[in-house]
Amino acid sequence: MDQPARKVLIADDEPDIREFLQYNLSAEGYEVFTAKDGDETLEKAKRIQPDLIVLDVMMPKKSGVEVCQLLRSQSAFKDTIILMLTALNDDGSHIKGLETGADDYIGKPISPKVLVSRINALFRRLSKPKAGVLNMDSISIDPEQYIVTVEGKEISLAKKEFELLYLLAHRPGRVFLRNEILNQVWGNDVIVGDRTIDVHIRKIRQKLGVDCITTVKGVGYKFEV
Amino acid sequence: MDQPARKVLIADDEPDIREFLQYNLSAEGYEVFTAKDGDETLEKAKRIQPDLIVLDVMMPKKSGVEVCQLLRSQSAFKDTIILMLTALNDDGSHIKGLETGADDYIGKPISPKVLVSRINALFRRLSKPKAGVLNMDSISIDPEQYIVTVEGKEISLAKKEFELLYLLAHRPGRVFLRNEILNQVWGNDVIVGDRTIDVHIRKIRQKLGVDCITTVKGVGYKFEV
DNA sequence: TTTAAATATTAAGTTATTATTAACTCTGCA
DNA sequence: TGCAGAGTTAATAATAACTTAATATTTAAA
Repeated sequence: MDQPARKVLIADDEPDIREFLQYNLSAEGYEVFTAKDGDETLEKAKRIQPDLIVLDVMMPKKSGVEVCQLLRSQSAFKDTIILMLTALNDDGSHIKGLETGADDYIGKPISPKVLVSRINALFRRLSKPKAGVLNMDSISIDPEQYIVTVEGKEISLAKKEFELLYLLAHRPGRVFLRNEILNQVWGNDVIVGDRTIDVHIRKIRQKLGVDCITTVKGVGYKFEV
Repeated sequence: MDQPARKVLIADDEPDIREFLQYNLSAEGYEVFTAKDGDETLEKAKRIQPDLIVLDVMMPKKSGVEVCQLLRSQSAFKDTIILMLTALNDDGSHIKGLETGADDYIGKPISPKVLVSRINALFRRLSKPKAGVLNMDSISIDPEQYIVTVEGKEISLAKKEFELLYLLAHRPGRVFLRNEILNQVWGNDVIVGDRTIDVHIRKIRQKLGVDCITTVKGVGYKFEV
């Protein structure tokens, strides 16, 4: 289940802090980049498209608040997570930071463990699930390799079976109408009998051995963990 | 288009703090509810289905951490925003709180302005407007998933039952004539006996366990919360 | 209060939809 | 060529959803 590592850009003018944060975040498995002033931050943010930016408020060239505002005004950074970091721990700047569009605001000094834990929490809630490997309790689905793993056991599905399962599983809980399934898996123009879907569903259920596909009679099917 | 106010549940055992937070959050336009211990929090959370819970860690009955864990283990609270509030401002509990599934963690004392501003930030990023989902007090109806949730419990309705409920519920208070219901749910041309509607209404009432459909004799039915 | 109409309730009957199974076609490959 | 697996179809079984009908209860008007 190897996702590409999440990219974090650290923007701070103090080399010590950059190094310190870089060390701790790398150890957590993030891919870390650094910038030492506002302009460099903007430039690198554009190039790297980080998932999260740790932004010091007090920086040369452009302040963290300015950088934050500029980033938020561009649609490409609409979903980039921004964590403000600052020695200015008074309420005024705290509020201003958050209102500029930052997602979190932490005063220095802060323990690396707390920082990492806050970053993890931010990712847990904010990051969009990337297309790719789906990971549910006990089931994972890898579209690259056409491999499904149930409780550690690898199970091989045929192409159509896999596509059908992936369609359902990429939005757990959502009911897919038979028509939707036909369009997505078979294509708009292909005409197949109605029972074809059922047969595939059955094979999937049989092979997985776990009951994760629910029939919604008269409507369609949905995937549930 | 007026969204219903966002619901915030404040859980703290100190009356002063409850009142203080209630005042400040109400002033911001939130609809505020309070609970004074862990059990009450769970009970009210189920009933009210708040968008955000401010959770004190140190509470009688059940601690904030316990409550957070219990809530997160239920799918109905998967998207509820949880903000932990505590006097325990050491790093250990900070980390533990976040790892339990809280979305933010703030140490007391904290200025009301900062709290409000953090809550606004959380809403800005975390609240996802779901298309089509109807959310009433304690009842939510999700046409995408064909799922009805009553006080946290998922209830499965059959197709016609769901469509009928959705029809009534999407305009709470409005009376639907039997004819309208037949046309909308069954279609203009279908002919079914008059009692068919009654039977479906009954099943819905039975399954939901809550009396939210009112009979208007000689006219039709309406949905009320 | 009585009465008639409307709705609620229940269980049984009917239909529609899905599950299952097996046979058949097609394709690629040894 | 013939095998093996994928994909489809078709026939039958099973099941859940829906409808009906019979009876009971409620409601509002007389």
